[in-house]
This record gives sequence, structure tokens and C-alpha cells, in this order.
Amino acid sequence: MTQTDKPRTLDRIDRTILDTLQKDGRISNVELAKRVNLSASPCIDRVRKLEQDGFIEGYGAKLSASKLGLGTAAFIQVTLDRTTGAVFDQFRDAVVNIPEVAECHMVAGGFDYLLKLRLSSMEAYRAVLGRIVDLPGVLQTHTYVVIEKVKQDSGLPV
Amino acid sequence: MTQTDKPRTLDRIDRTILDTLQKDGRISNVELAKRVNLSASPCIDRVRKLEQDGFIEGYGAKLSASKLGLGTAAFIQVTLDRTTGAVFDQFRDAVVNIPEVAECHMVAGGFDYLLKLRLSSMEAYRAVLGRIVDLPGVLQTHTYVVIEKVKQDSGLPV
DNA sequence: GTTGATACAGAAGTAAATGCTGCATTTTAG
DNA sequence: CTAAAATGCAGCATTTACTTCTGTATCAAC
Repeated sequence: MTQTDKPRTLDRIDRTILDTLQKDGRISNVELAKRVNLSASPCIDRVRKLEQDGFIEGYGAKLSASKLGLGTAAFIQVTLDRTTGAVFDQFRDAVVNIPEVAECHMVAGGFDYLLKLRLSSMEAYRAVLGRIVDLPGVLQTHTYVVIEKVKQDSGLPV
Repeated sequence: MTQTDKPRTLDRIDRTILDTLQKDGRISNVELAKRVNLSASPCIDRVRKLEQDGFIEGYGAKLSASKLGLGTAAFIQVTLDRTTGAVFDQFRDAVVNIPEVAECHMVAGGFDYLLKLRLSSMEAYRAVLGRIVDLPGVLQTHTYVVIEKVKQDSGLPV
């Protein structure tokens, strides 16, 4: 009895609120109310409820990676030496503490982890790769440098 | 002369503002001013400047993928048949219109595109994969289903 | 030393957020 | 089918926040 999404039904207005806040998360409540054709009070009631029910996990600014000197991205496939079960935990604990690692996913099919890196340059990549291959249990890695970001949705994690 | 980050220097307060808004993008300006030890007016001046200079690209709500029935994620490597140059454009135009495709990156090394999918189920995956392999120029694909999200930073695109 | 530019705090007017009351529509029970 | 209860909404009043302006301090250039 810890999760399994409650039987909460989102009506059309709730969907519009989520959609609007996903695209424009810092508009005022009255502005949001106008866009969803509601007055201010029921609008904020719905937003509070969506937050409490977990549909909205938080709000954040979308920063420019290139402006902040993190214009290079790369994916690294990592295969672990699976002789001991502790290897996975050790790898995870280590990788979350590498700031350049923007994402880390455990995947099924061929290798074990897929990492997404945000970097300032290829020199930075070399340094980070050195740290990753030295992590305990890392058997081999394969890097794919991003040449062009074709599509990037925002708002939903995972 | 189209990009190459302007010689704008971010001081400590700017960094704190970006950091604060990245984690909590819907706090009021006075609350933000308190956290960065500034009064309201210079605080909003800085935020406006950071927006105009492109450091802040926007604001958005972080929605719960599992609550919205999109708890499954997968990566798909796509290799194209590179006989014609138009193939790349055709593929990109088509893939951005598939809503399940959350990200699409053109990569160097081994294959051509890496796609990140957000899905409701494995049935949905089957349907989307069918659409992708039928796109013009697609030679082969390889899918890696995400078993566990180990790390996910937010705020910075790419 | 003077000028100019930048960054800040404080105050005033405006706008928004919050909480309350009442009304309308829908649900549930009888 | 009717009556009671619940839900969802708009409107209003109070509190709070936002916005713009003005004045002052700091720093750099001349």
C-alpha cells in the first residue's frame, strides 16, 4: 500500500493546467486561470491538488547549457563485470556523485548502464571518461558524442 | 558571428539565482530575493537580464511520468541507410512528430540517432517501434529498455 | 577631483494571492 | 422521483507581492 497510482481522474481543465504549467511554469495564478477559463480561486485549488497528488513534482527554470559552458553532450554505454552483486550498488553510488553525469539509466539489452553527460569540451570528456572507466566493476564503455540535438521535450522526467 | 557566448560574466548572486530558480522555479520574486540576500527590485532586474541574455530559456512544471501513465522509458539506436543526403532530413522531420519520442540526438560513433522514448507500456512500445522502423531510410534499430532511473538532473537541456 | 555608470535599498501605487461566503449543479440515499 | 449532501465555481475583501520611481553609494575612467 505504498504506491499504485490512486484512482484520480484528470478532467479537461486539469490537463490544460498541467500542459500550461509545463510550458510556462512561472505565470501568475490569475494568468493561468484566464488561460484555462476559470476564476482565480478554483484554479489555484486545482493546482494545489495536483501538487499534493503528485502529478506536479516541482517547478524549475530551463537554463541554457551552451550559455553556461556546457554545450557538449555525450552518451556512454557502460558494461559491468557482474561477478558480484555489490558491483551494481558501488557503481551507482559512484556515478551519481559525478556532476557531469546528467542522467544514468540501468537498461536491459546488451550493456548495463546508459549515461548522459553534459560537458564543456572534449577535454572535459576525457577527464570524466577516465573517472568512469576507473570505477569499480567497469568492464568496458562505448561513447557516442552528440552532434546535434534534434528534439528535446521538457517537463516529464525519465 | 551567430553565437559564441557573449562575454557576460555571472557573479555569485547570478549563479545563486540560477541555482535557486532551477530547483524552485515558481517561488515569488520576494522569496527569491530573500534567498539571495537582495531586495526585490535588484533581484527581478537580474532575473530579467538573465532571461534576456538567454541564460534562462523558460520555466516549466516537472510532471510525474508515472502518475500520467508514462512510466516506461526506452532508448532506441537508429542506423540510417545513407545513400542520399535527404534521408537525414526526412527522418528528423518524421521523428519530431512522434509524441512518444521525448528526445532525439544525432550522434557520432557506430549508429546515427539515439532516441529516448516515454511510454505507457510495452504494447505502446511495439506500436511506436513499428512507426520508427517504417520511416524512410531506417536501416536497423536496437532498443534498450530502461529498468531503473539511477540519476536524473533537471534544468539543463541536452 | 570630477564625471559617468552601475547596483542597490526604500517607498508608493498597482496587481495578484488567499480565504471566505453564497449559489448552482451534480450525486447519493431514501 | 424527491430531498439532502457534496462538489465546484464566482465574487468579494484582506493580505501579500509586484512594479516603477527616486535617491544614494560604489567604482572606474579621465
